Amino acid sequence: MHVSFNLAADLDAALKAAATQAGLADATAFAPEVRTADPKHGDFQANGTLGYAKARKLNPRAVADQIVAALPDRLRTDYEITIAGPGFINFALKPAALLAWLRTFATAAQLRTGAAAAHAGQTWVVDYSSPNTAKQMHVGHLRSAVIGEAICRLLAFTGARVIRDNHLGDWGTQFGKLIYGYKRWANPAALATDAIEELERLYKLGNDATPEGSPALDEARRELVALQTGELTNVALWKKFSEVSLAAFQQIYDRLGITFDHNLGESFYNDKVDRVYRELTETTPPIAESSAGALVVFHDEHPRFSRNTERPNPFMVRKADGASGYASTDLATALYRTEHFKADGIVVVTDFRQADHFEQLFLTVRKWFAAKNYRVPELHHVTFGAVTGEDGKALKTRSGDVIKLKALLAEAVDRAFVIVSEKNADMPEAERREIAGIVGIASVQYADLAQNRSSNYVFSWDKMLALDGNTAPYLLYAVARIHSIFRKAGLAPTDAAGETLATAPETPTEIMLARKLTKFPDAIRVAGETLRPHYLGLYLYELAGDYSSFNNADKVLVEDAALRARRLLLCARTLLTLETGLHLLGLRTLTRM
RNA sequence: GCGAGCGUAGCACAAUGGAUAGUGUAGUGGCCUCCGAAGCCAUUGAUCCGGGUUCGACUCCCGGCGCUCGCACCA
Repeated sequence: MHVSFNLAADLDAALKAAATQAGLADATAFAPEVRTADPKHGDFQANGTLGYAKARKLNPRAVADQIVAALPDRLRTDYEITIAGPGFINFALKPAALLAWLRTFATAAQLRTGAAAAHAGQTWVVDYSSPNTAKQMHVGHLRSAVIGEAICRLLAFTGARVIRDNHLGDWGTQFGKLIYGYKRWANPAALATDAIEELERLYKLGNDATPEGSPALDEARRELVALQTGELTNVALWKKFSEVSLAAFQQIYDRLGITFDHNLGESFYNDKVDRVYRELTETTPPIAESSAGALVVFHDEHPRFSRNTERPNPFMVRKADGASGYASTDLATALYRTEHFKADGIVVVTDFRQADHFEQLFLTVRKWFAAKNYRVPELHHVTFGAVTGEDGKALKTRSGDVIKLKALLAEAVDRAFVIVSEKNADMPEAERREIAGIVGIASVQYADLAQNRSSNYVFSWDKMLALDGNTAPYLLYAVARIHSIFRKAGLAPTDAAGETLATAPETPTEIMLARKLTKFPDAIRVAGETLRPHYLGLYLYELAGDYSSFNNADKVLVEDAALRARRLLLCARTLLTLETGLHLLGLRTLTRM
C-alpha cells in the first residue's frame, strides 16, 4: 500500500482525475481546492465544487455526488467520505489509515524526504541579520536573525540548497569618524576586554568631535578617503573592526543556533557597482537616468515611483557626488547572487520600513535582468513589524537607551533560571543552568516566531516565559514529558521495537492526536510557501495541546501489550514531529526540564 | 500632503476566500493513592465604521477613522 506524505495533495489530484472520469463538462477547469478541515468536519475538505457548479449553473451537491462516485476504491478504504452543507466534500481518515500513515513516516529523514519536493534542486540565498560592524547588535536586530534562520531551515527542509548570507553594513561614511576617534582616544585595555563596546565609544567621540563645517570633519573625511583609496594603516584598522565585530556577533549567533555561509558585506560590492552603472545606462531606452546630478531610476508605470508625482521618490543608484549608496550595492548584490550563486530565489529579511526600497530594487532588477537576458530569480522581501514595549513604543531600557541583544538574551536566561529553580528545587544547579539556557533563549525566539511577522509585537517577559499558552516553555514541556515516558519504560524514544504490535487508534484522544500528526506536511507547506514560520508554530502548539489531552486521558505504560504499543507509537511520532518542527524554527529542545 | 503596514473579547494573539470566528491570560467551577499539576476538563466574553465583489468575506476592492512607519543623495 502506498501512503502519501501530503494527503491533501494526494486528494486534490484524485478529485481532479475523478471529475474527468465522471465526465463532467469542462472537467479540466475543475479545481478541487482541498484544504485541512476543521476537525469537526473531518480531516480534509474539498471546496471546489461550489465555485465550479455556480459558474455553470449546476447544483453543487449533484456535482459533488458525481465526483465522489468516480473516486477510486482505495480512497473509500482510507476515508469516510461525505458531502455536507452546500456541497463540501469531507474526508475523514479511518483509524487503519491513520495507523498506516504513522507507520510510514517514522523518522526525521522520512519526513524530510516527503517534504523535499517543494524546492528540490533549487538554490536559495537568504540575507538576514545583517548588522553594522563596529556596533553592538541591539534588540532591533533580533527579529531578522530569528525569522531569517527559521526561513532558512524551512527552505532547506523543503529541498532547497540554502546559502545563508550576512550582508553586513561594513562600509560607509561612519568609518571616517570612527578612524578619527580611534587614532586619538583608543584604549588598548578596553579593546582587549570588550572591543566592540570600545569601538562604539570611539565612534561616539569621533562623531561628537566632528560637527558640520568643522576642520575635524574634514580630517575625518580624509581618513575615509584614505581608507577608500587603500591606504595601508586605515585598511588594516578597518579589517580589525570587521574581525572584532564578527567575533562579537558570533557569540550571539551561537546562542541562536545560527551559522552563516558568507559574510559578504557592502564592502564586498565596492568594485562591482561600476558594472551596475554601465548596464543600467547602456540599454535602450536606458533604465537609469540623470536627475539633479544623481543617477536615478523612475518607474513610471508605478503610482509611487513614477516621476509624475508631486514628490518624486526615485531609486538613487548613484549620488550626485559620485558615491554609491545602498541602492547600488543592493543591485550589485542581486546580480552577484544570481550569477555566482545561481540563485533560484533570494530572500531578504528586514523590517517593514525598508519596504519601499526593496520594491524599487526588485522593480529595477527585473527590468535590468530582462534587458540583459539574465535569468530573474524569485525575489522576496520578508518584512516584519517593530518590537515595542508594553506601552506600544519602541523597546528601550528604563534610562531610555537601546537594549543590547547580548543583555536581552542574558536576561532571558536569568529569568528562566529563576523559574526552573522554583519548579525543580532539588535539581543540581548546573543542570538548572543548562535548562535555563535553552528555555530562556527558546522563549525569546518563539515569542517572535509564534505570531504573524507583519504586525508589531509587544515584548513581554511574562508572556514569553509563561508556562501556558502558545509559548516555548509549553512546547518544550510537552517534549520533556514524552521523553520522561520513554525513560520510565526503559526505551529509546526512537525505538521502533513493538510498533508492529501497535493497533489503530481508538479512544477519542488517541484519534485526535493521530489526526493532528498527519497535518504536519500541510503546516510545513503553508509556512514554506508564505515564508511565515508562525503557521508551523501554531501547528506545533495545537499538536502539543492534543498530546497533553491524550496524555491526561490515556495512560501509556499499561499492561496490555498491544494497547501499550499503540500509545507508545503515538508518543514516538508526537515527539518526532515536535522536535523536528521546533528545530525547524531554530529552537533547541530538552529531554527534561 | 502622498504612500505602506496594522486594527479581532479587559489584555496579548490566531484564523492558507469556506461551514457555528479559535487560543492564552484575567474571572468562575472541577481533576493529583494514576506515566511530570510547568498539565487536563468545563464555562463567561470580540471581527474599527460605511459601501461593494462573491454561493460564501476577519480575509479581496472602494471610502472614512485610529495607531505605527516611509517619502532625494544615511543604510
